[in-house]
Amino acid sequence: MAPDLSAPLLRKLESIAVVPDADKALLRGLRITTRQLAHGDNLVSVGDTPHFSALVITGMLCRYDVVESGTRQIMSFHLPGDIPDLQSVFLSTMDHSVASIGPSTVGLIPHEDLQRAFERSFHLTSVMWRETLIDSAIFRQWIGNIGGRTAIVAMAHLLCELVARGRAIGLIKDDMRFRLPLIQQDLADALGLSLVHINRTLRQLRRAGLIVWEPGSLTVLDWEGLQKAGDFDPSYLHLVRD
Amino acid sequence: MAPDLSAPLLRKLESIAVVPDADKALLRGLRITTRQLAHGDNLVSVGDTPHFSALVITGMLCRYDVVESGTRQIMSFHLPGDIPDLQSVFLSTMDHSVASIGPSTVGLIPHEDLQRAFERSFHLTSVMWRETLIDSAIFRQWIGNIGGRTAIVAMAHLLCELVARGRAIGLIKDDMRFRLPLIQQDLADALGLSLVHINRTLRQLRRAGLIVWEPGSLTVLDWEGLQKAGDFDPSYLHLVRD
DNA sequence: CGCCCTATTGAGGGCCCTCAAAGCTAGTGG
DNA sequence: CCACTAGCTTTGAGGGCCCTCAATAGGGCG
Repeated sequence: MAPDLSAPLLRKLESIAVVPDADKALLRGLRITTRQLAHGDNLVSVGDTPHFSALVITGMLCRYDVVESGTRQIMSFHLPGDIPDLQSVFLSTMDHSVASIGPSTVGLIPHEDLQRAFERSFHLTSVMWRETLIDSAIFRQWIGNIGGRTAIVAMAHLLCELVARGRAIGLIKDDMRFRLPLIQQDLADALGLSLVHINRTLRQLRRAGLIVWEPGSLTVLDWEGLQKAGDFDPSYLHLVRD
Repeated sequence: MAPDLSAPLLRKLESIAVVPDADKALLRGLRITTRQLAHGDNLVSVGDTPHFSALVITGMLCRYDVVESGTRQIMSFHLPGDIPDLQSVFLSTMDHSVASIGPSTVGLIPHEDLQRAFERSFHLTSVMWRETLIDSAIFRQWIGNIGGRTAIVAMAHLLCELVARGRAIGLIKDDMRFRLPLIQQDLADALGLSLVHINRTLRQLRRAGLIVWEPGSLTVLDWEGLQKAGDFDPSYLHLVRD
C-alpha cells in the first residue's frame, strides 16, 4: 500500500489550482510504482512509446534533446510534483528525452489510470491540462530567455524561475537556500551557452552579491535584486498565491 | 448563420488526430464571430483576461513578448486552423501577446462554448489537449533551435517547420510555393538574431539553391536539402500522415 | 512624385566560443 | 593514511559569429 506517493503531486497541483476532495480521492486511487534513478539515467528517450507517465517524487529531472552538432539542449527542469512526460498520454512517441539530474525517485503511473481519472472528472482534467499549459508558458519564457537576453540576465532569470517554483512547493525555507543537484554544465546546456561562460556569469552574479553558488546548493542573498537582474516577473508561472 | 467557419479548425485537427462525427457536430455547434485584423494588430495583449479564444481562419498570427531590452521575441507562428490562445480557457491572464502578421481573419469562440464542448466529449477534449501539447513540442524545438544551432541551420529549421505545417493543412501545393506575409524582421524576432544577419543568412540559403525568398512568398527549391540544412525531423509535429 | 517600409550591403566592434591548463573535492584502493 | 583518479570548477588567451551603426537601393501607395 503506497502511503502517500501522490502527496507531492497534490502539493504541486494545489500551488496552481484548487483541487476538490473528489479529485484528491481520484489522485490517491492512481496506481504508482516507484523507481529510483541515478544521476544521468534516462527515464524515457527520443522515439520511445511509454505506457506510463512519471511523477517526480524526490530529486530533479530534465527534458533534453541532442541537436546535430552534438550539443545537449535542456528544455526544462522538473521538481517534485511535476509529471514531465504527462504529454505521452496523448502523444505516443517521445520527441525528446527525460533524464535524472542527481539521484531521484519517480512514481510511474499507468496511462490507463490517468485516462480513467480524466474521464471521471472534467475538473481534474482541466487542472492537469492547466499544468501542461503552464509548462508551455515556461517554454515560451525559455525561448525569450535564450533568444533575447544576454548571458547574465538569462542566468538570473533561470535561477529566479527555479527558486520561484521551489518556493511554491515548499522546497525552500526562509533562508532562501535551495538544494540543487545541478552542475554548471547543466546550466550551460539549458541556456545554450558554453561551460566557460556559465562559470564567468555565475561569478558576476556572486560578485554582485545576489547569490551564492556552491556545488549542490544555491542561496539567494538578494531576492529583489536577482529578480531585477533577471528581468523576472513570476506571473507566467500562474501560481495561485504570491 | 456562419456557413463553415469551423472548417479550418477541422482540417487542422484532422491533420493531427482522428475526429469522429459526434465531435465534428460539436465543433459546428460552436458560436464563432469573425473579426478582421490588420498587419500588426494585437488580438490579445499581456495582462488581458479574454473570454474568447481565437481560431485563425485566414492569414497568419504570432505569439510574442517584449523583453526588458526592448526586443520583441516571437515564440510561435500560427496558420489557419490554429487556436493560438486556446490556453486562455484555463489560464485566465495572458502571459504574452498575440498579433497579426499581415491582414488576417480570426473566429472568436466564447470560452463557455469550448468548455461545454469539452464537458460533453472527452475525446474532443483529448484532441484539443493534444493540440496544445504539440504546441509545446514546437516550443521545445524552438528552444533547441535558438540555443543550439547556428544561424543558418536555425533558419533552415524554422522554414522547414512552417512548410511542413503549411503542407499538413493543404496550404502548399506541389510547386512548394508558400504565400507568407512574413518580413525579415519577423524572422529576426523569432530566431533572436539581428535583421542584418537574417538577411545574410537568407542569402546563403538562396545561393545554396535551397529556397527563393521573396516578399510575400517562400518557394522551396530543394526540400530534401533544406531539411538536411536545418537538421529537421518532422516527427515532433506529430502529424497523422506523412 | 515623394514618402514609408523593406531589403541589401559594408565596416568595425563586442559577446561569447574554443582550446588549454591548473586547482579543488570526494571517493577509491593500496 | 595517503597517493591516485575522476569529475567539477576556475581562469587565461585568442578567435569567430553575430551585433550595431550606417548608407543605399527598391517597391507600393497616396
